[in-house]
Amino acid sequence: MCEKFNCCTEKRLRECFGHAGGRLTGPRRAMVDFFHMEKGHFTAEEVFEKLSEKYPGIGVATVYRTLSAMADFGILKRFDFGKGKVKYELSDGHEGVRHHHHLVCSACGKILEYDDFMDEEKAFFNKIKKTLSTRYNFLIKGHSLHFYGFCQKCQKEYEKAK
Amino acid sequence: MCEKFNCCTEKRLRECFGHAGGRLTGPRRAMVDFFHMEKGHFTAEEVFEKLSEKYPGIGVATVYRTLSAMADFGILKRFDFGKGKVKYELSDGHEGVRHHHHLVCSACGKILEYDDFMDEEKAFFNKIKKTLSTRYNFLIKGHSLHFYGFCQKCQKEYEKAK
DNA sequence: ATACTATTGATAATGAATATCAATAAGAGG
DNA sequence: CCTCTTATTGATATTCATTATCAATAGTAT
Repeated sequence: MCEKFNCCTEKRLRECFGHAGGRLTGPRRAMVDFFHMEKGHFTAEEVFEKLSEKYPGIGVATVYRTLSAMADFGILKRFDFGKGKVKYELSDGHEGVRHHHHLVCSACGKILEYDDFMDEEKAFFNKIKKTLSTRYNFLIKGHSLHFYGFCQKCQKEYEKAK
Repeated sequence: MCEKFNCCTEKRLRECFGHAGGRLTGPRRAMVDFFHMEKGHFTAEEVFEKLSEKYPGIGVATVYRTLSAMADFGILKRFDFGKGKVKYELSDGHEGVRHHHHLVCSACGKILEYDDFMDEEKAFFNKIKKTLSTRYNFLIKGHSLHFYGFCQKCQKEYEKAK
């Protein structure tokens, strides 16, 4: 249960789901657990399939709904790499999750994480954010950065195709 | 016609569409023209609607196909801001198009462009790219950066909702 | 334990994007 | 300029991720 990780206390979860009488149900606890156990990024479909083993009978609709709620509240981060399916992952600040960015393979869809330059990136983005906020009158809540190209496996095929 | 802009010569277009007997057709010319006249980012649906006025009878399928081809070849840039619809815009290097990034409003979907820090950003990204390429054995072809949050109009409603 | 009602899960519906295919038109060769 | 080959078009059907519907179920306040 999430209480084991002191990043998501029951209190925090009730806050997430509980605006105006929300309930901390079995499926919701299972979803939270899932993302704390399995590290990485998953599509709704993947969550549904993997979770079905541990929590048989859960419905797709519930998975989609809960993912949305968790992402809206900030427990999950939503990614869209342009492959038609949205991916979710535990957001920064959770136990064992460091701020990171992604390398996305345009051929096979594989996603690598990196956090090599996070200090520099943070400094860089913070500076930019501050200026853009005032200059464009835009309240910045976050950013999304990823590099796309070809992973090791797909590079040869790309060279051939070209 | 695109010949007017010396960024997209007929030769270049034939190269784009013409791998192995490709043809430079009316609809394709119309699509290229469209993106050179109308600056900005458009969904396939928007291109279809706006283009239908100037080029009646064009089909949705053709629009989708041509957008894909142009993006694959590099004339267009593909964006996915996670609103379920893909957007396209003329890529850098075309007449009047400077490298830029985007501010995306999570509420109304409005997109602002900025190119305030491009020199710094370029330097920063080039440095990162170089290191990541070798360290992760990843052939980097490009990057995507955008900031999301709330535009001026939507900020008040956001404050209320919170 | 009881009652109230938010949530669930099965299923239908939506909507963007893709596949199908007969009709059309680009462009090579005569 | 005309003919022929075939890539492309556009109408339409189809796919597939995500959302809406709604009766049944299960939190939780009393």
